[in-house]
Amino acid sequence: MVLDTPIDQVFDYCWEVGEAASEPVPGQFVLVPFGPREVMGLIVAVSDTSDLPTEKLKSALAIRDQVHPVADAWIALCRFAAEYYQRPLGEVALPGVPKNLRTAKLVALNRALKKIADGFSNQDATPFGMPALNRAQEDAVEAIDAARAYAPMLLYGVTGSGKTEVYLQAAARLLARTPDAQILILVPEINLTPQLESNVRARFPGLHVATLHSGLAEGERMLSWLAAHHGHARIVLGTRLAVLASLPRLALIIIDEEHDPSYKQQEGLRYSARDLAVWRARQLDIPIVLGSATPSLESWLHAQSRRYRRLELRERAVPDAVLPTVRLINMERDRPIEGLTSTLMTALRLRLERREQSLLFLNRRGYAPVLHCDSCGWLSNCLRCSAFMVLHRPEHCLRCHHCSLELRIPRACPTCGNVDLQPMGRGTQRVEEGLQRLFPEARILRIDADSTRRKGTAQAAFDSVHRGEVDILIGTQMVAKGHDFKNLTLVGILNPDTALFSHDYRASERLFAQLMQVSGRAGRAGQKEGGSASEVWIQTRYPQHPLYGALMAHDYDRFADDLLTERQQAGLPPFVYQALLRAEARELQTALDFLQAAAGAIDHPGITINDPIPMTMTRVANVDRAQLLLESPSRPALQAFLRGWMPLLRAMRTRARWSLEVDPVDI
DNA sequence: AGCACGCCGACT
DNA sequence: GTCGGCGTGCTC
Repeated sequence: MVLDTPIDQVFDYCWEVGEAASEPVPGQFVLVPFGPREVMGLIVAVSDTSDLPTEKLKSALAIRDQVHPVADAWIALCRFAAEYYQRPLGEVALPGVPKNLRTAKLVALNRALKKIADGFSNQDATPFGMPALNRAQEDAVEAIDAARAYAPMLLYGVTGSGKTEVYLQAAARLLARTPDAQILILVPEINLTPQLESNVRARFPGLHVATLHSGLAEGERMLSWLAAHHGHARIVLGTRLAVLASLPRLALIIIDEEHDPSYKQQEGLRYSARDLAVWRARQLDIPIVLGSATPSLESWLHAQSRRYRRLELRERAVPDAVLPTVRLINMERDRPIEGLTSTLMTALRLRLERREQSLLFLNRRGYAPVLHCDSCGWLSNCLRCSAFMVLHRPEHCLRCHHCSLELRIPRACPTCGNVDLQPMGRGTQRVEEGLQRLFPEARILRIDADSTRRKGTAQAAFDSVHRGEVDILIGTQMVAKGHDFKNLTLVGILNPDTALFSHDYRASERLFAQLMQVSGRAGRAGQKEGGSASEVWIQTRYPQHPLYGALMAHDYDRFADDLLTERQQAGLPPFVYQALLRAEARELQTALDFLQAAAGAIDHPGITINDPIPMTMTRVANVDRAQLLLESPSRPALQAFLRGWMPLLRAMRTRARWSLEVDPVDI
């Protein structure tokens, strides 16, 4: 069987024949002794013999035979992910399985199983309320409904074009046709998109809809997992981890906001839920819908090459809704005060007079990104990282956003004693303070990771905006997703320029998606009687930049085409395939030496291995990090190379800690 | 990864 | 004299 351990091995255990009613079967979960502890394993094969001497074999403790064995197809999915991302099978298959399966008393497990079976024995897939669709939506639903085999479809439509309604009606059609089918709907972050969950539940009141995400309590997680695995949950709505749920009757996969970076797991098994979902759809020969207003360039390329069918929603679905007007403010001409240009201030004032809401978007939390001494040039460097400590004025501290180190704000410069330390730049806290000074009568609310640290405060904050208790909302990317604010007619984007010149070639693609998404918060309810159309104002020093031009024209098509051309010319993904070997150690040289040795460990025809380099943010929490980038125009060639390379790396003696990422996104 | 065992510094 | 630092070694 396989176990959740970094050792890439199958472990043999014995089972006393006739000890219990059931015999072990592949796909079953089993409690076994492993070293000094007891862990849950997954049986992948049953055999009469073992390569190990009998005396070395331990006995399995208990087979969880109340739980159905997982399907071969599910193990095959895990095996594919394990091989593709170069991790042991057990590390892929087991972490998603609820821990309670291991620890729960049989009584509790049986109770949970009974609850699932009883509560949802008579399901009714009749949808409740089916809004009329516009022509484009109708065509999209038809196309999804007509697909009876593997059919990847890119549902391309701006915010508010009614993608959700297409998902719901396509789901309704499938469920009407195949009553026991299961549908997997993936969303980027479930807490930020509560509206989709409530829409799904409201549409299918007679169906068991299960949610699956990392925020679930153990008990809830077990219920959802079992409901999915035993086929009771007909719609499973979840974040990236749900792509690995056991779904024996899976018949349709929907990925909402398929471009969203949170589909990429950034630690442990660094998988792309989107890529695995597509693989899974092909494995099961079922349709998959990838929805986005700003598709990833990977999906865009597939749509261009006709590997994915493109379904397009051009219009906003709310009949009188128009796309917000996007305009630029040249900060070189209109100098900002408190971070706000006069143009934006006028627009804010107008909204206050009309009792409409405004949203200011600034993707930088804290008061100021760095504290500075004018007389000697001292900067608030973190003691443990190669980063600045961010000034957090309300919390009276300097805080490192990378290692969480927190210091009192120094009274005077630590090097020269100057008492006049200056905050440089501005974060959401400083903008909030400025707004209060400029608009003392306005009700201002800040929403960022700091203001919503306690559980439930984020929801409470959003609720108060919905109730109209807020005039001006200032927030980080937290406010960009999911929430439709009915009375919001102004979006101001404060400092997007930094991403334009980032060394990360994906930065502009992400910025466009983010700005498009935050722009979509405005005017979703339609142009109001006598009111102005919704506006988006972008404060920039580079008004000529093509990204802003595309954004103003609402023309992602051309922007994406241009980016793809650039990527092709520069030999970047999606035209080449990459893998990244990272290493970290107390001494940078240790990490670099390991990477250098790794690069020379084996012949690599057809694979480009770049020089080891320190990571952009070299030091985090007193550990130095470096990386080695591998590239190949051929995915199979890269895979074959990695297969041969990994055992050599594992055999290398080094003090560096290392990990491999296939298809890395942050380079 | 855990979790052991194992050999060297500052404390009741 | 002990509690505990994390080095290295194993897990069917």
